[in-house]
Amino acid sequence: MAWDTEGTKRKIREAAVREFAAHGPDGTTVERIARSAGVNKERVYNYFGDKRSLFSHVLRDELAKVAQAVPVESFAKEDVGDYAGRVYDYHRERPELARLLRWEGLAFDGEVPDEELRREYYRYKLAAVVDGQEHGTVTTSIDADHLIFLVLSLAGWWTAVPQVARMLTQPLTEEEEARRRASVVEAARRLARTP
Amino acid sequence: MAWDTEGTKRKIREAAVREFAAHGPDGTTVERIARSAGVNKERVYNYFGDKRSLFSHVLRDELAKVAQAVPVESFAKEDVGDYAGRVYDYHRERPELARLLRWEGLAFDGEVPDEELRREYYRYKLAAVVDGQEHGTVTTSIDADHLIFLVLSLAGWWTAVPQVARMLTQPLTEEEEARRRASVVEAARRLARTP
DNA sequence: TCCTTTTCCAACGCTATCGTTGGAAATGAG
DNA sequence: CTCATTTCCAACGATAGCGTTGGAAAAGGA
Repeated sequence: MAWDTEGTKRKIREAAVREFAAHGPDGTTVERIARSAGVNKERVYNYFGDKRSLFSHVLRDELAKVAQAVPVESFAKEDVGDYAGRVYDYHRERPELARLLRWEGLAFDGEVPDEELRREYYRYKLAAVVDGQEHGTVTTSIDADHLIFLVLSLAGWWTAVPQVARMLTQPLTEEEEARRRASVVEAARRLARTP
Repeated sequence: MAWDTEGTKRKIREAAVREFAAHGPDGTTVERIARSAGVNKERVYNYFGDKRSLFSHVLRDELAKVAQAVPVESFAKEDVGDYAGRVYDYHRERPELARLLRWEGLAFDGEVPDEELRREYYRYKLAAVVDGQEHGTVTTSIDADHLIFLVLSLAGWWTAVPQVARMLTQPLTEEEEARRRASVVEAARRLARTP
């Protein structure tokens, strides 16, 4: 079973995503990541350097995944509500990315790695909104950068403050999930609507 | 200068809010809270018990403050956009509460203290939306609980993922702050609008 | 079989933090 | 002045995590 370098690295990355998403950079221990990956702690340091580097590494991976899984071309063609629904679904299935981003926002604000790469991702989304505005399918009464940002907030807030969602809405059944998704879709449409 | 028990407690609470908001429950040390408050570490344990209790304590205080500072009665009388603007302003001036809530959401989800007290706060907001809906000033195509939740997301997301906001929008000048506020107000109006 | 690479494992030194303790100094009420 | 209370301070033992190290076991290619 040895001799599988890539497999070992992958197991470490997967475990690191789980642990970091669950406990954050401070709350996570390298020991637990290693155990959860079924490898030795020493392997982690050997392949990924220190804890902070590993965090950056897995976050970069997750950003690449979401960019591929929830693509967007132009809101002249796709409905903004549908897009918001897809984003919501993604976060529901893979809540890790959103949690990693929020840990980063709380713990590391102001020192973000891979900044240029990440701006690239956002440029695509921005371009999709601008295209919609130019074709008259998206309102111009909210600036494009803010509009896409706010649409993302509709889909992301639920997991950002789950305790608030729990106290304010229904218990989290399948029905409630469906209601939430419907609200997000409707809300996004309302944000983008043209008169 | 001694003999001022309440003053000492207050200084500890204020320092704790700063430290917890900045570094989270894990990243904060009791030693730093004490130093920042200008008192001895031993005082913290004596007055507030362990670290977790202190965290709950200051969060409860901050919740009470916001409930008083950003009151809401009925969206039959007040415009939802204006309310969202007030919430945005509050978070801009006092970002601590939002950060504490998000630390809590990430680190302590599922074990929230003072749950009943906090539900009470949300019941007021919910009632304000329902009242608006009954008076026809607020749409009924989004359920009241979700509507208020999403309005709060519009105001709160900026500080939840500040690094994303920075990469997606303009540098954070006074002008950009004003633009953001305007977008939040407009977006909230759009969410609540009746046909 | 021999040799190189990967992996495991136990233990290391180091630092940080927790929560506690015992006693001394300062303070203000009576 | 006396005395109870508040505060400071230094140090405590215990634990936990970081990042490293040296060497042994396992695996597979030549």
